[in-house]
Amino acid sequence: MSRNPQTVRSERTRVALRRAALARFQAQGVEATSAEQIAEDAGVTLRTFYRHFPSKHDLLFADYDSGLQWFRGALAARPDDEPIVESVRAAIFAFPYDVQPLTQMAAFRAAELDPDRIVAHLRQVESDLADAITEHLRRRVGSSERTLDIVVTARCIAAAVFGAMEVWMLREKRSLADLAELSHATLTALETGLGVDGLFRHY
Amino acid sequence: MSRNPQTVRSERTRVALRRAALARFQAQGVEATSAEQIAEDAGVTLRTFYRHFPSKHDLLFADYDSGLQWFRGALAARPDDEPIVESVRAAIFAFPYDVQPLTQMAAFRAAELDPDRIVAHLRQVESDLADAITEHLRRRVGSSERTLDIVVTARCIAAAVFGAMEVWMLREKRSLADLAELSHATLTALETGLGVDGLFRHY
DNA sequence: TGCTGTTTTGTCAATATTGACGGAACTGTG
DNA sequence: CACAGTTCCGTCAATATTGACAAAACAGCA
Repeated sequence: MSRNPQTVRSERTRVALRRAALARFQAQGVEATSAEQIAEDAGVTLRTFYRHFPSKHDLLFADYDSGLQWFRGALAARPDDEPIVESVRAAIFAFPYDVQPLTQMAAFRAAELDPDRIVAHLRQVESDLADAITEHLRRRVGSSERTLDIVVTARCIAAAVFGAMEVWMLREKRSLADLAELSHATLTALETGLGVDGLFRHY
Repeated sequence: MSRNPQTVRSERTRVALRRAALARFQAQGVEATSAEQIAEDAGVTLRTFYRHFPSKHDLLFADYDSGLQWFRGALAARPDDEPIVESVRAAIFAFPYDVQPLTQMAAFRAAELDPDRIVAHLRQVESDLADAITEHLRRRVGSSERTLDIVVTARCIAAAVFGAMEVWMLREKRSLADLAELSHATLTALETGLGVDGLFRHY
């Protein structure tokens, strides 16, 4: 009885599927590629395809998830006594935007994708980010449960980061440096305190 | 040329579909009901069904959307010089939980539904809420665009409300009054100022 | 009423997804 | 190697969704 058996084979087909899919996507576009083609290219059945990925489009977003993994690690590496906002900021600035396939795959095929799908996925990533922060805080304070203040704090931080992303997405010229800058600004607004001389002063 | 023609017929089938669906769902459960059955009961084709609702499950969540409509109206009715957090709080407390089919339909069939589906929808509602608040603020300040501080402010408020909901959902005993109380608390935390003597003091 | 442009449906045919069941491959052991 | 337990995969058969195209219903107008 081993806790993680046969993950070898499974992982192999997962990789095969991903590779096959990206090749097709690149060559003939996402919508023009059928799930069946991907499965065949990878040498498995259609059903097996769906055993590894919840949907055809999830293959596109798989890269985002690896980014999230990276983020969790980055957070964990920060000192425990550092203010949480500072930890998040540091992680965001250290993010390997150019290495992570995140930017590439997602961006260059984005135009072809249904905007709703993209937005929905961004929501999911934001949610996962909030979750990662929540867990990080929970671990740091040694609490066994997700308390109200931890949850809300984490969500606000995620909201700040993705609020920056929303504004960034609406711009014509978008550089990754700008995105980091915007995040920096919104996180600072949080630190400064929304109610005192921060954002809420205006509303 | 009228801006909203023939919406009469369309609305009629939409209602028929909704009615048929809810009846089936109630009687035999959501998963055991096929989209085709609903369409037939409503006297239309399967294709027409999907012209009115993006998916079978959206029929369950349609009620949530009407709740959002209500919220928008409630926000608009608040005085323009009232602090935004206060406006939101007031709207939340005034929400007709018992009247809106929100609570009923969603809650009692929730157990049968895929949790992921529910979570995804809650994310969507949170996003829509943030959007509603953003638009409200934008109108109030007369800005033509969604500025960084408006967007982030709105998102944080939504985050506070849904953070409260997350914690509420994890409890065994859940009363609507408790939910309102939790929201009240998290909104106050925002007002107090995260960075000064609010949540961030602890992290 | 008859004409015309628009909106809503029906029809047909691909795909996309998912549940159920049985066989194959893999791991740890004796 | 044979055996037992587990995990992964193939097969089959429903559904769920979506795109393309044409007919039907409806609104405004001569």
